[in-house]
Amino acid sequence: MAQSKKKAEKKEPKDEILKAALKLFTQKGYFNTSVADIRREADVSTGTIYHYFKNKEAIADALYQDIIASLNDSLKEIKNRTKNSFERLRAIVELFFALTEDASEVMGFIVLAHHQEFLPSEKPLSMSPPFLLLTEIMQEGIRSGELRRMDPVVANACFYGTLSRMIQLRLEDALEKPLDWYLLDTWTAIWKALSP
Amino acid sequence: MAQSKKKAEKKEPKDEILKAALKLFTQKGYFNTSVADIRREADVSTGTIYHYFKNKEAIADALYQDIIASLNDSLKEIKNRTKNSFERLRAIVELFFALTEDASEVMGFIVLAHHQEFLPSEKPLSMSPPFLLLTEIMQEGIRSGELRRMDPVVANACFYGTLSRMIQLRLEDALEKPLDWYLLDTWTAIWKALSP
DNA sequence: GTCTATACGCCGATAGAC
DNA sequence: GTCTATCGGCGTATAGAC
Repeated sequence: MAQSKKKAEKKEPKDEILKAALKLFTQKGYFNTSVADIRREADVSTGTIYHYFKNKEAIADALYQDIIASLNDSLKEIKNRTKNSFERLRAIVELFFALTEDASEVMGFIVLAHHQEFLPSEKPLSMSPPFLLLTEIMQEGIRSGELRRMDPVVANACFYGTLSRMIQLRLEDALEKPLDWYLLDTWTAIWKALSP
Repeated sequence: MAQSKKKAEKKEPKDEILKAALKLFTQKGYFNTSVADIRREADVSTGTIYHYFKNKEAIADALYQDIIASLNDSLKEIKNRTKNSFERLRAIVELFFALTEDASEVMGFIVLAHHQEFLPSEKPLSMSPPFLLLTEIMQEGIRSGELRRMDPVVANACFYGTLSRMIQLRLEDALEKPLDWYLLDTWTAIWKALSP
């Protein structure tokens, strides 16, 4: 969409690098991945990597910002599309489960990685825009009475904790079935915890 | 208890090393901690470290095994002391919250770290004895009808996901109050999700 | 058992040709 | 913009005296 140029046929090295890095960071972790690994996986040279990125950390940072921004867009879209907490939270569970199946590397990078260990200047994930938006959604639900009166932090932990734990188990290959097989049970548990 | 010897006055270097490593691993992460850092924090020499441990990974492994074993003992004690799922699960929440406040480094190492990244031969945490015991406790509860009929994996994710998320927020210093301030709300949410 | 000194490989990053 | 060649440094681990 944004690479336009003329014929938009050529693979952008920058994207190849990001794709390779995401795959390796999620599979082996940031510190177990060398720049040489990325170089090999992306099929570019060391020089090309350092032409597009200042250093290894900058690659991880670009990935992180991209994913956070895209997640934020999706949550905003959900918020506009739906009209109450039940629909919103349910749609978020569905989104996260679908992303885990269809873009497991993206979810692994967001849900499993400890960004603060390799992006020291980054705020915790719980302070990022999409997670603040989630908090906002839940607070609205509590105010309107659609959700139980409870501490918003606990509501958040209950929702995102359950959700991310299921995702983690799936990514660790500890589930017998794909995630959508557990969707109903997961949603029921979350909703019983949060509804009045 | 176990160092006896004669007067049990001397600090064991091995314990000092483990203590220092635990602190640093939790604070900065395994990969951001060098053996020189551990050496400095424990106030011993490089030679002493390699006298007691084969390599850096072995230090992390010793910590992991110790903590897993101790956690397993605590869960077994809880299982013996209590007589139903309500009491058991509630006691586990209290245990984890108390440990987070009183031994934050231990909990940080268990809840936050990705052991598979630096202990490649280790099974996932969800396959370790204490977590299998937790699964067993929940399955018993489901069989006896004390917990809702639901997929045990989801029950587990709901319980441990919520719990560990609260702990994570506390360790990230994202909570305004200590954990026991949230105990009632947390437990209520978990129990509503799991009870019939 | 504990220490100091040091070997050495790996990896992030740069230089500079094309 | 992309490449190859290479450097400097850090960090793990060892050697060997005491």
